[in-house]
Amino acid sequence: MDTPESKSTPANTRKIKLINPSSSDSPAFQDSPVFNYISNLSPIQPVKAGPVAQGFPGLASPPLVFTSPRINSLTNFFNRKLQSSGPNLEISQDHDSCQKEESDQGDSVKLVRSDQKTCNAEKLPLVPTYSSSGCDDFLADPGQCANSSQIIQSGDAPPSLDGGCLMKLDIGNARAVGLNSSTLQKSKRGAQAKSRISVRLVKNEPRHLISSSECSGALPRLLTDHASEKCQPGDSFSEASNFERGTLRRCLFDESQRNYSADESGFWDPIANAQIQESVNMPTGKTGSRQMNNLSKPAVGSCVSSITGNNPVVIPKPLGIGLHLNSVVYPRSTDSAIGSQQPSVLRVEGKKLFFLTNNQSDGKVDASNVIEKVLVSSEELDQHQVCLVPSSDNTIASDAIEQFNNAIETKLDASSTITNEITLSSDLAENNESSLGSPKKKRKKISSSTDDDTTKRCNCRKTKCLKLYCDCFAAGFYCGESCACVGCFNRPEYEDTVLETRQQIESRNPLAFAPKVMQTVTASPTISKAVGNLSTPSSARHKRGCNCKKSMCLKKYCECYQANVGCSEGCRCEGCKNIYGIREDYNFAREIMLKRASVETSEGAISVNNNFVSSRVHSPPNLTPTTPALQCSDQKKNALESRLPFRKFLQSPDSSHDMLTSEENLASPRNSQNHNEILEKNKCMDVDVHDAEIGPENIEDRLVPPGDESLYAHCSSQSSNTDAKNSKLRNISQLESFAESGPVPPSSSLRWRSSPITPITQLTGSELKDFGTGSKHSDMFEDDTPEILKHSSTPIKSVKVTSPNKKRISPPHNHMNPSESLKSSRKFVLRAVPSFPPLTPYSKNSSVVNRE
DNA sequence: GAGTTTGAAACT
DNA sequence: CAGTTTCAAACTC
Repeated sequence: MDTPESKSTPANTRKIKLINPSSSDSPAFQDSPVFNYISNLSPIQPVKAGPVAQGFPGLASPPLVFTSPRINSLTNFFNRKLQSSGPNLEISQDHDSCQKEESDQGDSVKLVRSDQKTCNAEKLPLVPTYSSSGCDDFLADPGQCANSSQIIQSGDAPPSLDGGCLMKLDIGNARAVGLNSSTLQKSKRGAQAKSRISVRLVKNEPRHLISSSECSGALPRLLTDHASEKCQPGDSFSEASNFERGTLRRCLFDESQRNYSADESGFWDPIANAQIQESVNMPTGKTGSRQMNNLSKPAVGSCVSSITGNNPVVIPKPLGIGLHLNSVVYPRSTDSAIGSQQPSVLRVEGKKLFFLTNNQSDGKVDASNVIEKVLVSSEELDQHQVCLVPSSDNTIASDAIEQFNNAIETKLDASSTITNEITLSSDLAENNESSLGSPKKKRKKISSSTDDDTTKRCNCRKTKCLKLYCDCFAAGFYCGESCACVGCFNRPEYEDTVLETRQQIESRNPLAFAPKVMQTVTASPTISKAVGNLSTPSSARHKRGCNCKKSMCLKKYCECYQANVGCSEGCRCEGCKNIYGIREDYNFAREIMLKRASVETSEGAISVNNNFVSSRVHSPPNLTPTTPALQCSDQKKNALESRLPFRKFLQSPDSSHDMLTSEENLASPRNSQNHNEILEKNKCMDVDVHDAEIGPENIEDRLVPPGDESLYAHCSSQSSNTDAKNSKLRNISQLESFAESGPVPPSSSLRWRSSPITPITQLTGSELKDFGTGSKHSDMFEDDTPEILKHSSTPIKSVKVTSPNKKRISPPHNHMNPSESLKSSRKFVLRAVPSFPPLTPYSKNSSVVNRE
């Protein structure tokens, strides 16, 4: 799609150029022989025609006549302009350079468009190929792309700036084409990493496309807007380009990226970002760590800004994409405000914390950011600093990181306190314990005295750390010194092997490296922090579900439990007692609840609830004020007793919410419709059930649903409230709305939007129906993997529904297809899923993308 | 620290 | 797709 447009655009611009001159003057006048004569005599007149020429009357005339589409001539022309340029021309050099290409083609307006196109082109190119399509958009000739980069470099802008532009261009090209790795390269590794990055970007791009597609018509606008915004004189071109390039991210990550992209000087350092991304995306943790070390100031600065910003301490709420169980990611909060300011993502792997400017987390963890685990020890924080702070390069970064860590620590401390009060989720408690010396961590500590290692510690003996058995490998990290593995190949030296193996695994299961747990929780950063420990993603669900038989999902054998998430329908566990949410048959639970309700609940109460429900149901999903915050889930611990089958039901909806992007919810009316339908269908039942079920003791658990801060507050208030009933009713109503509506987009959903990374499950009408019919389905939505699957013609949900118990997820082959992504905004979200680490990280993966 | 248990991952 | 084996973490002692 983009390619055609991009190509067409240039042509259009050309036409315009030709036309404009004539247009400027009345045809009659132009036609007049006198005019021609005059024009021949004085070059000035031609200038009139072209807006560009206007700036340079002297130069204008010839160009107008002979304007060649080619950029080079134009470029030169512009260069001259720049030199002679008046105040108007004094746009940031970067900007100029950026515009040059555009301007060459024609009007300033067109320039904006061209930017957009470039953005698109870049994105499109993502698709893989080195195709010059991206260049085409900007440049008449593919070769010119290189020129453009060069031109930019030649620009007066400081090296950083130039680099930024170049980097952008190069990166864009590299990403799209895989070209100019040298540019990006600082070292071979850097080059490889970059190439990988480019690949990843390509993978991600589909997301953008999708997202854009969501906007459908809006997409161009988005791009345009962004371009226009970034291309503003004040902005560096690089930003614009980056922004565009990152549009996907943008869509996904929102504006946050801007900040990220821009370095202190205001220029975006693509390399830094790339590195960051790499670190995030890189399946190989070590490389990532290394890259992290290499993070350039810009990236750091961005991080810092995000950190130190108005919401300095605020930890980005986990957007959603799950990481490996062992790794924790804190994506930036979805909140627009937060998100905008904190596009960066905190990623915690093992004990290390990574602060990523790029939303995309490593290939393993899609940037989208899923919190699989929350590591919360001061030690870890310290370690994080170590990891984050790359060494010497960035004092700023280090400072920022330190601040960030401190903030986190503070929050963590607070959270820990809260936790104690509330009863920390087992996870957090465990984590803390582990850090403190829980047996489990003791072991790890033993293995690795220092937490410094970003990577998890493994103890593999036979797998050479090249299988998913290896946590390090599964998490996309290289094994570290702390690892006690034998014959380990999961090391930078064997990067090729690692990549190949990874690819193989991905070929079998594209989601193999995807976060195992999708977090739907959107707890506000502050809340999440405070509650952080507590906030286990109640809404989160394990993508595959567990298969526990003996542990009753009460031990870490259970991945769900380990991830602090409740068991969902996808789980095949037996005797599930998962404190975070029991897996039960929705219908079964429902029946029970109904029975109970009939007996216990008074009609009046029910009617009240119904009112609630109806109101909620009818209210647009977006409007649903309170989605239970994940944090509330933490309270679950307190209410462990209460855990009811119910929870599952309730939670699933939450998760579904989380999965859904607010945009989708908002954007797609069908969601609301479906939601309404579902609600209507289920309303009575659900309401009754909820009412009946909601026992004072259970309320808290039910409240768990991932929600916004407000929700969280709400939950807390509720918990605190002696008037359990009222709170219960509210909660219930909310829950009902969630459960019934399923996809009801809580505020959290909005947050999710902000972070494109978070995979959003698209709910089709059928899906919604299913969801409404069965709570189990709701769980389905929650799953991380589903998103990708959703992309596929047959949504994962369906698969799960049909065979939820499947251990192995058959990856949707289609998820990568960009065209599909465009179909619906939700698809956009889904696309984000594909971005999961496993898919993108490796260049080879690009082929996978192409396959689709 | 060694041994056992457990369930995911891998294999057939 | 289901069943089995392999594996390494989690757990117990």
